[in-house]
Amino acid sequence: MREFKRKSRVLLIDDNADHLRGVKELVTLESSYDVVGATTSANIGINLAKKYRPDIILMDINMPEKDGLQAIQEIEKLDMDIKVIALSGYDDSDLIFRAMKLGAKGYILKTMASAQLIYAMDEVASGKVYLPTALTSRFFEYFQSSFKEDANKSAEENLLSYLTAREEEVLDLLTQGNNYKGIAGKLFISETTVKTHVNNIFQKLQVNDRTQAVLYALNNGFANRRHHRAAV
Amino acid sequence: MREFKRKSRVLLIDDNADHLRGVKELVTLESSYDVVGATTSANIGINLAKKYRPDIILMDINMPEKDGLQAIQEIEKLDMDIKVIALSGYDDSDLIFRAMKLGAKGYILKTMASAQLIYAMDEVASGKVYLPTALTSRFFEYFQSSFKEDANKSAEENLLSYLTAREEEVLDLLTQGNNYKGIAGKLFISETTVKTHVNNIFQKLQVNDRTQAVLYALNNGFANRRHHRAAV
DNA sequence: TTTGTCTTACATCTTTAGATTGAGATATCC
DNA sequence: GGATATCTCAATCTAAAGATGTAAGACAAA
Repeated sequence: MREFKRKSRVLLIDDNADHLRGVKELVTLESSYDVVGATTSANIGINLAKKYRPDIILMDINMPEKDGLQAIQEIEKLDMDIKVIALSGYDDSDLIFRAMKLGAKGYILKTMASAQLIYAMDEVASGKVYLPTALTSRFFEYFQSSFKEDANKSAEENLLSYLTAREEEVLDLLTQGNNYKGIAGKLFISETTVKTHVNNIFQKLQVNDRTQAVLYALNNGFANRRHHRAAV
Repeated sequence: MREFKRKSRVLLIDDNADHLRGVKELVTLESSYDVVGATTSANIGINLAKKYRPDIILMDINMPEKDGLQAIQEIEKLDMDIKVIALSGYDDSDLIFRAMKLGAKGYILKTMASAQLIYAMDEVASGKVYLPTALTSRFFEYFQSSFKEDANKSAEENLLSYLTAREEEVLDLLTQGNNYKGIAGKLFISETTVKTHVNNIFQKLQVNDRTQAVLYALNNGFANRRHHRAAV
């Protein structure tokens, strides 16, 4: 089965020449991967990526010359469907979070067994995202803590909870940049009625104008309270 | 080893009585878990949680009466260190994302093997976050796509890049809810000058009023561009 | 039935916001 | 030196937003 599959083209970027050599040997031994480039420079790596269009990049993100995270971002911007796997010596949750946020498809510790690196590459090559279990936990630790403030605000202190259903609808339209006329048209009510609702919203949210109301809504999880939306 | 460990107390919430019974039997068979409660009502479940302080809650999030996600949020608000594992029939990435965002420590599909449920409980009981590999991929799919717009927008299409330094300062103050007078006072310039800047901002961002300008700024990574901030 | 909340609506008035035009002072680039 | 861009300020005008008070109909709960 695997023989019929096209080999995945891999580019290696690691400022540590020794480690770079080691990984290169390791990957070269795998029949399903071709190493199309290996460099100790992030900048050169980005250029090689443009030139050779690899399927996967193994990127050390702890480099002095150029921040590896920045390199990931630049590669993602190319929009060439290159899957970046971050290599790092640290299991720092902030680093993991930022790498994944920038679009990395995997994050592997240098101390991990080489078999795990290959496994990660297999997973990523097949279109999945791969994080070792331990790092997934780390990631969520950070991810959830960054939302905790929002979620933990009790109903009493979240002024949004005082809004009526209709007021929420109006506020929702406000957070989409509508003026009175636009809201009136969308809700099929008169403009003066909208003014009434908006004024009530101001009172309840303790703000002075629509911009502040919108900001309050966005900063206090209004999107979650209502239907869907990206909300990140 | 496992004998010496205190049993984990588990609360089950699932509006489907049959499934609830099945899970209860399954968990009861495990020597390391005690089922301290089982109910088909989310509201009753929340009260049971307050009363019995379980270590883990298995929560069905597809319930008609009360939204399971909302229930998770309420339990998290209790701040009682209860680990919630979401049970769902769907591997919808939006659902997974929202559940994890609200603080769920795991997400299991009802169709998954019972062994996997127990494994997830073991992991979560030991303080980890557990997501089956397939769902982790789903999660990151959603997670990364929600950041893609921000990161991938090239400078040319991001209208924010056309703003001058001063205009960015003004916009920054706009995104804090200031009116003309407030901005003028903070920048030590006249109100009319602020009006000029604001009007130029409107032109460049192609919007009609300050609320739309603020929304454009927030939706296009303006915070990142300036001083960082949580940004999640 | 009464009480209360919500939704709708209008009038009136004051204050901001926004559009437009013009212009002087600096700094930079070529 | 001249073109260009930025930052500053002003006057003027129109449109929109916001504050305040009043009130009627619907509906649910007490």
